[in-house]
Amino acid sequence: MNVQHRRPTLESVAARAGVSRATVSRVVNGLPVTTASQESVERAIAELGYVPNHAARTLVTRRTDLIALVLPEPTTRVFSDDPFFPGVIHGVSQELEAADKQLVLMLAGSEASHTRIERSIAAHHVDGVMLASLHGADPLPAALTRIGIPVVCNERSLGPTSVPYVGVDNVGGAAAAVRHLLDAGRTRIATIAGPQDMIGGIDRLTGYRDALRGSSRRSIVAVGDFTMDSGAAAMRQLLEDDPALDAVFVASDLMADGALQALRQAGRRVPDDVALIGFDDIALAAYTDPPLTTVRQPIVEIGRQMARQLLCLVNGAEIESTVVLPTELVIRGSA
Amino acid sequence: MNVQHRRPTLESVAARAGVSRATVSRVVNGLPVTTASQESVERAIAELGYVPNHAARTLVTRRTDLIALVLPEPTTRVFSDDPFFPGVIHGVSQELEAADKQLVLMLAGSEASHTRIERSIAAHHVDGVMLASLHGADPLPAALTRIGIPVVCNERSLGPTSVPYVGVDNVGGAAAAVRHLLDAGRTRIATIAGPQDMIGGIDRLTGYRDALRGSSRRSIVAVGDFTMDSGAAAMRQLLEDDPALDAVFVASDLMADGALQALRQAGRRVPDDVALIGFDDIALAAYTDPPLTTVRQPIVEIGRQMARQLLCLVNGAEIESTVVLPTELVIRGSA
DNA sequence: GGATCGACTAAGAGCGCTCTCACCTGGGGA
DNA sequence: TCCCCAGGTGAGAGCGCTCTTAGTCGATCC
Repeated sequence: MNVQHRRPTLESVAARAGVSRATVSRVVNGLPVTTASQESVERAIAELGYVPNHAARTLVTRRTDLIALVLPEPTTRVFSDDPFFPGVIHGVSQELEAADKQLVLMLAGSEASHTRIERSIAAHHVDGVMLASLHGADPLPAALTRIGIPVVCNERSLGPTSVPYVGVDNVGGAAAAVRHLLDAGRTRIATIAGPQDMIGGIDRLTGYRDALRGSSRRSIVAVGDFTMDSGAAAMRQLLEDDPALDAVFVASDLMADGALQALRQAGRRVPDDVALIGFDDIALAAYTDPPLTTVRQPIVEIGRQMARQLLCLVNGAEIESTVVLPTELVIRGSA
Repeated sequence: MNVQHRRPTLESVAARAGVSRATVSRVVNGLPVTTASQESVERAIAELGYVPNHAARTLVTRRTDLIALVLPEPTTRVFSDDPFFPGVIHGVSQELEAADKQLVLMLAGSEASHTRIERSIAAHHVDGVMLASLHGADPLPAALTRIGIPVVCNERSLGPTSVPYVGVDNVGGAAAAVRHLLDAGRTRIATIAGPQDMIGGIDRLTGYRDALRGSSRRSIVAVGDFTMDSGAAAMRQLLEDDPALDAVFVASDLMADGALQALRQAGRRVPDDVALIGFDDIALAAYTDPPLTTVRQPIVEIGRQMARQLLCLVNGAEIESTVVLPTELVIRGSA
């Protein structure tokens, strides 16, 4: 297919430089050689435009310098509006670039792609795997660990196997948000929770309940799936359940934006009638009307940390298998 | 590093099945063998859990089954809010999955990463490359073509080298939007153009001018960079330049959303005082207040088409080197 | 019944690299 | 002067696969 089918090889560089293959290999890999060899090899490399063949190197070293990021969500959802995944990709990409690794993106929506991913990884195709946003007790981390490949997740696994992970303080963040509402004198504080088969959904609800437990307030809960539409629907449900509510903690900014619209349609003013706090601090949060008070989680940093942890594992280093990043309440106009 | 350092090879499968390596290879690659061989090989493969080594295969076939998607934007912008890139990735990923190829994502912000990408591609690391969202006369497509690797861009190149591309009807879409404003009786129609070193920015401005040329209206132009903030700033500028304007065509939805906010702050009602039309039809467009009338471009389809074209090239097939996808005016509340 | 044909299979030569190990050569100590 | 010790080098053996070239065997044809 390629026009230039035959690229120069180590052999041809060696011939041109008048040294052996091994010496060229040493130069390429930065091992010590005499200055004379060094120079003639470098000249030959430049003249021939030599670039090492990656497959040949991989075959013997068993390193591919490829790192996979697996997003096991239905792809439509991964890439609709939610800037979570782009953010993670961004962070991951920064770290991998620094380590001179390539990023292989695997979107695993269907069963078939699950199988495909397992096969591809078993074929020694990548050196390590990051798994983001697992649902329920996904069998993938266990399967990959069994194959013997380094794995790092975002958030702890819901399954029986424990896998190193990078998480955020969901419970603490949610609790801080609810305390903020309590401190402001709100009395009927509802929540729109995230999906209960994901750590983010579960833990933020836990944080909400924890914070409420100390007070005399009862909990009012609706559940969404992190999308804007589900947030609007959940908000309408809450208004029906308890028309007198005066605050809502929403487990994601996208859902909070949906809730904001539902509140507006219902004629409630934010924050006067109902205070609203989101979670994530996506870019959109600063541009809603009113701007959204929210719990910031360091999305890009999650990606960076995952990559960093994984690179350690790939290099055979030990890591503390749990990293939990802090969350922070960002106060804007909505509460 | 790996726990299971030695995975079964073709050799061991052959030994177990009592046939030669070549026969196993045939079974693995779906070539005809006798039923007896077929069965014993398949049993051996299952028992050993054999998976072909990718590097070894690549070394001889010179195919990696890896396709790169290069996004040569500063990464911060690529992955801030703009759902264009996630959409393209989504489309690309669908097609590649169907063709059993893996996607390598390369974010090329800096000069250094440009070099890194060229090297990696020269090392026969990937079978083909998709380039999205090039700025100005980027040297990358020419460089890759010189290496002899199949390349497909989104939108035509601004440089001297012509590369196969998948574009959209920017001119037609923009013109349709402006005609819609003219038909509604708007008289002072401004535009917020995109960056003038990108096809999307250039062609949408051309479409605006084309549509206006027929009428007696003069053009009123501000330029943004496709971000929300730049849209707001450009809108303020326009209001200063011509306080009497009654319509704006904005070259991206994100900028249009920014413009919407600037108009609100300036006390103009949309669409009563000022009609507004965006471009892209991102998910957000349906949720602004009022919902945004916009020109839809099929973002996911761009990704799919790029992938499909590239796969043809990789397989040595000829393609028509230009695909232009239609755009469509979506009328909502803002105009 | 022997030659011919077709359909499979076995063996072997690489693909381009790394890595081990033996070898060389020059410098310093005895 | 001789020997020993390094650091540096070269030859060769793979890594696991594909693909070409022979070769085998059973079935068909005259």
